[in-house]
Amino acid sequence: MAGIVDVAREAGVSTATVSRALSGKDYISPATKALVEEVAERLGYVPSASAYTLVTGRTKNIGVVVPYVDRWFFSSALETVDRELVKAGYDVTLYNLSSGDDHRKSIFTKSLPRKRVDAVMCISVRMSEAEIQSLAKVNKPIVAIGGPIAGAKCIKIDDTAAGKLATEHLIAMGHSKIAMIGSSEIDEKFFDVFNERRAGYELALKDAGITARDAWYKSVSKYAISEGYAAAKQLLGDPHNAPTAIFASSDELAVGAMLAAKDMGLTIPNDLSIVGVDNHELSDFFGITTINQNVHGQAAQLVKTMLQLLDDPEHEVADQLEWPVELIVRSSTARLVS
Amino acid sequence: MAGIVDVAREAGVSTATVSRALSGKDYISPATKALVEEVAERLGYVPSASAYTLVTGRTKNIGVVVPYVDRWFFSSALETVDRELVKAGYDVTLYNLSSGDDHRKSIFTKSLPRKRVDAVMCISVRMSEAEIQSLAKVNKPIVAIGGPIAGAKCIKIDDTAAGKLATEHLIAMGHSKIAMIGSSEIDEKFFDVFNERRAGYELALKDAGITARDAWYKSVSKYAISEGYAAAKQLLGDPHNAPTAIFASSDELAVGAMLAAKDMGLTIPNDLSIVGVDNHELSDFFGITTINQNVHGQAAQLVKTMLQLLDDPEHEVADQLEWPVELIVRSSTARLVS
DNA sequence: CTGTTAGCGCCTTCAG
DNA sequence: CTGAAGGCGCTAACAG
Repeated sequence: MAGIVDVAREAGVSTATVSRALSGKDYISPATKALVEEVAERLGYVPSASAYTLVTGRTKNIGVVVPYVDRWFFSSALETVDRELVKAGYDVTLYNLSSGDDHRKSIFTKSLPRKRVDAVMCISVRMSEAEIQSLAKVNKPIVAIGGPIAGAKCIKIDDTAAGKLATEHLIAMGHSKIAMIGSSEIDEKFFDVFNERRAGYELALKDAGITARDAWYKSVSKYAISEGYAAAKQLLGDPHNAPTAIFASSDELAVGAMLAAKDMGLTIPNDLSIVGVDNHELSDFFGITTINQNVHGQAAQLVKTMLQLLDDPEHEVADQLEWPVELIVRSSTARLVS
Repeated sequence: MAGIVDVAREAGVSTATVSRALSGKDYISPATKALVEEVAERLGYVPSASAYTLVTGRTKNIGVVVPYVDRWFFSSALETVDRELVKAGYDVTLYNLSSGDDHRKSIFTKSLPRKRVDAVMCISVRMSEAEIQSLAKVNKPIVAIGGPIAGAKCIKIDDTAAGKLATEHLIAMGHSKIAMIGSSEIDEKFFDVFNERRAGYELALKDAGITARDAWYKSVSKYAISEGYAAAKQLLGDPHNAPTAIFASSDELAVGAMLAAKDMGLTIPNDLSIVGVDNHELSDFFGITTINQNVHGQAAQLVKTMLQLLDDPEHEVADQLEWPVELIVRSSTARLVS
């Protein structure tokens, strides 16, 4: 591999000139610039990232931390984050926490502080105090989606408001027997949005003067169609407490609930209304009314914020930006006919 | 951030000793080793990746190229690849090709050759001659899943065999009117496995003396439930050519087909048998008979191969490893009753 | 506008 | 077993 000295020699100039010609900054005569570029091209010269980093302190690389990559929320966010970062000239190195706790630790204490990244993005990662400390010591900008982290700029939706909005929609449609399916998964990896959504659900019921019943609440172990299916069957089969509407805390659960209802001979939305959260592509296909949280929008905003911080570390950015949610009404909800 | 000199000074030794103590190699007295380790720990010393790379030439980082990250196959593979690589002490930097062609070009000509990675893994990425050339110039090991790349070690399933096996299963169950849904998506980003699967399908029909009909073949634009649904409706509604069985070239398509059949009043598997490919988690839930391609197994093997190559570049590895597929029979296929 | 000169932080011979 | 010295490839002053 040709180095900068090879280019310099071949072009008959100094390495400093080569550096200037190729970086674009600093004054340089158009002629030599063109010459250097031609030679560099011909020799297939590519600057060494490590040498560049060593001297400038900048890596042009962003560390992105995710709890998993093969789950909808995270892969969706990652897709956008990566795309936007690449456009801005950054590489992204991925730190996936699903490898286990010991590796998790080394990610925070070794990998991230290794001066391999200019900033760190956390996609809905719940971190311990110690981990936040480790990160802070790196002294690099930190931005996050999904939950507040001390010392980081964060973007998140108001999950309480989301749960409330979904439930209010159901109430406005005349429903009063409204169940909720949520995941109380004990997962230390990521922020559990569930409790907030449930709080919103209960708030809406309370505002409407409806007394929540324990039997209306089903907890599942993960956000999967199969789980929503099983939970809905339980809910709908209950002879005393069967609901006329279900609020599922994710669209995947909602799809499962819809399938369960159909298998039980119920028609949607006549016999049962369902609303989910996410605006997952599946909810469009299945016609599920949902709360759109626009992951791609959040992710794009996250990158934007990070770029601002990188550009000007003193830039004023709110510690927490609340991303708006909206209700998307489709064919899974309808007025209750009694 | 403490550097190696800080540790050396604090421990009262030379930087060379610190380096030796921490790297573990070379002779060093247990006492000084312990001392250095204690000091390093106390000072929160973390070696700079770029300095390390600059002098050793090694990065402890692997470049992983994917066409998309938010699609099942790729996110599944990425999850395993990352997990295994982290276990082996490597970071992963992600090169997502979905950012557009100009960025794609710079990934191959700039990012990858920048000496930021020790090796490159391509997850089902179709590359042009020029791109392969760029990569080859990096002179680093290249391993791939999904399709042959000159100069790279590759793992792939035999897609023709997969299509044949699926179809043969249907034939063995007594079916002769067998349709196929596949994606002929023109996507330059990744290897199109579809044509091979179709070839296998046709081969099986031919072997059984069945003449394929054009009307049995439906092409869709992408691997999505919605597409499988639409295609199956067309197939099943055809008054002259309605099949009794469908081979879908992915499980997502198969799920769509199943849903379409149900909506049309058909019961699975009595009125229609369906087989997919992937062993996607959905196929388990929906009880779809499928061809398991074991993405996680392929990905793990890929990492293993790469590690061998990194360990010993002369290591003998076949240019192409054929990953076995197996038929998983579930409840979406049954003997044809006539 | 361009060349010279120092390092960036670390590993690695080579001496001791 | 340990220290001194050189250099990995590049950029950023500082001179010219």
